[in-house]
Amino acid sequence: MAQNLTSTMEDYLETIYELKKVNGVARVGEIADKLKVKSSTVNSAIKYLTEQNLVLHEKYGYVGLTKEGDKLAAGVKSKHDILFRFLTEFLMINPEAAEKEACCIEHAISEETFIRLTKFFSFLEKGFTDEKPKLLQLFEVYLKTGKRMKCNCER
Amino acid sequence: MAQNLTSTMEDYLETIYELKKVNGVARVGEIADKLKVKSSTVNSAIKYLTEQNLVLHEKYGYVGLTKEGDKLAAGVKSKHDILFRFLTEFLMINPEAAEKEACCIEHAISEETFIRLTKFFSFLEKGFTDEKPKLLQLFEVYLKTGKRMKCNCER
DNA sequence: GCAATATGTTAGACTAGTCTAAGTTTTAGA
DNA sequence: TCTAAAACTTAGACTAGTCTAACATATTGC
Repeated sequence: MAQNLTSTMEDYLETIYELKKVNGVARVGEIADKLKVKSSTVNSAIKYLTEQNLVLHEKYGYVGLTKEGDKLAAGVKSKHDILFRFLTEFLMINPEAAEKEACCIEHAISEETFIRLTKFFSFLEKGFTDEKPKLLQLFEVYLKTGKRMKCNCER
Repeated sequence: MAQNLTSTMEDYLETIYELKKVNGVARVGEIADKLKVKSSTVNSAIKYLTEQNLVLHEKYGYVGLTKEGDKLAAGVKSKHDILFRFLTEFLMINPEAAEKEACCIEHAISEETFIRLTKFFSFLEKGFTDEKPKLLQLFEVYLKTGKRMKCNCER
């Protein structure tokens, strides 16, 4: 049952997932507000996702996720989060811009890239002794001044 | 005249740009083959892009880019290239997968992120003394063995 | 407890991007 | 040189995702 969702549908799942995490429940109007679309649009998405057994919805009631839907949503969210970290911590993009950009890129990266990016962070974090990895400190200087500080790496 | 193109339209511009670079000219059928759509689909895209003054096209003839179209296409191509490098050189994703993925992500990254990524590469390349940056060598070991080699960085 | 308001649903229209099928123009080889 | 094949174009249909407008249900405060 390998779902092949459009990025639009992934966005709906992710939004429901987030609202449930933050508010405990998700409702049509909230989903619409978050995604900046009309409720009627949310309705047709919910209709489709319900048919795909990813979403649960009783008329005029709360919107939920099936086990499968929750799993998919969590996957998209993980991609979002690692991309946000990469953009802010690594490339030092400002958080508001990074947030928007992560929303777009999250649908475009593969499982493989997600895993590598995650591994890169764990590599960086624990492979360096400083609070903030030295590499990032040096890159920050380079971004600001254009000057590359010497870096000697030894095993 | 800040163009606000869909990623689909960016793909058409980029494809024309590439075909011109490789073959000297671009034709409807070649664009269709590259993008895996039918010629009739290419036709309607060309119609739109011509109206936007981004593409030049004489019936039954070659397809070209205006100055503006060329500039936009080159921008998309640059994003593609830096993403491909990041995916292959940095995350060590295999070239075929990286190529496909770069095609998707290229439409989602901002100018700012493109610039930062470019700067990160120039920082990496010249800030380290080895043929291949030591950082990448260490990350490669980490990916294969899960072991982090010691790295002492000094200014 | 019911009227006013907020929330949700349905129907139907529109756009972008795709296709198929039919028609037109160009090219190339006998 | 003219005809068959290849390349291109046009017309029209379809889908996903959006909207507006009208209708239905829930909630809330008097």
